[in-house]
Amino acid sequence: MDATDKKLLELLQSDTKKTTAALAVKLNLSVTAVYERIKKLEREGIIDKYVALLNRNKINKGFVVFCHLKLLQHTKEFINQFEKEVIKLNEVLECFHVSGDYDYILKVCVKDMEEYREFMVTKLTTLQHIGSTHSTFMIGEVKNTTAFTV
Amino acid sequence: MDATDKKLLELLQSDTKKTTAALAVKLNLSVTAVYERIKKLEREGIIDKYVALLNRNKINKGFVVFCHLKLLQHTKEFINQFEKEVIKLNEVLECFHVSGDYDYILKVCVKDMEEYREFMVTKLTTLQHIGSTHSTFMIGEVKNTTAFTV
DNA sequence: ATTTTTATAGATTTATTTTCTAATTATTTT
DNA sequence: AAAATAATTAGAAAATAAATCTATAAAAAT
Repeated sequence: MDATDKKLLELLQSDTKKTTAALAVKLNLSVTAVYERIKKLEREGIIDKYVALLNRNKINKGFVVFCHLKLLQHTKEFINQFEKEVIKLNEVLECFHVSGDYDYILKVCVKDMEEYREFMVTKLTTLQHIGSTHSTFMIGEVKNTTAFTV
Repeated sequence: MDATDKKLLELLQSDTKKTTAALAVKLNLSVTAVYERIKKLEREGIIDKYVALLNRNKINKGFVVFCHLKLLQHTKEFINQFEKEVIKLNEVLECFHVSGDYDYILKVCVKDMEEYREFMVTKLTTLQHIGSTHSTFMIGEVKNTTAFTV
């Protein structure tokens, strides 16, 4: 992974619709060289996937909540059961097992508070083994990128 | 936005390298119909961008921290200054202004604890107007997707 | 009912990706 | 250091896909 690969990854992380020819110009390489580098990064698993990112606000998912929660117990069974269930919830885009006062941080995206309430009551709190929850509401987005500086 | 559009968005959110012809088969439509639907979703801003997602662990960014922090004051000047600065930090992939005990939640991605310490000491805590911080460490990834269920 | 707009299909053109061959550069082995 | 091997690069050709065009069908507005 040299400087050219890093630059290439930067470009691909910001826009995958650029043609290989356009990338080649920016990287001062031939089309084939760029093509082979991309294929290598894909083979190595450094590039995981190519996806479309949607505008949250245009699809009624502009209400973002960080939901912190504790399990009742930390047995392997409780953890496995909870994690298996939480994955299925469409409103939960991210769920991380974390250190600290709470066991998990969830990023929940819904339309509004009304829908969040509905989610809490009919989905989240019906999961087994949940102790307490604490909701932190997003009031503004300062930075939100999927692009690492490699 | 009908059921076909929703299905189309699902497909594009999971993989943008599928050809229009392949999408057309899955959606029972002609290539042109799919093509025009995609262009419309782009025009409307529902599709924001097309990006490559990298594997954190393969690029030394596997150490993820949720950093909660408070400002000393909540004047417009302090907020603007802080937000302007935090955006520039490469280790910070996300920064949300939030309700609750803390003002901001940052998602920080680095190589290891050593590098996180370095980030805290030389970057984060040198920002103006920062009161207190609280770090929550990711110990496991249960779910992490960019794809909304439309 | 008629016009207008919108969505779709198939065919054609244009552009891009992928493959192939050869040459160059870098790395390893002797 | 020289030779051998492997990896990277370039340009051309082939294969594939995207974009455009024309025509038709469906839906919405007048």
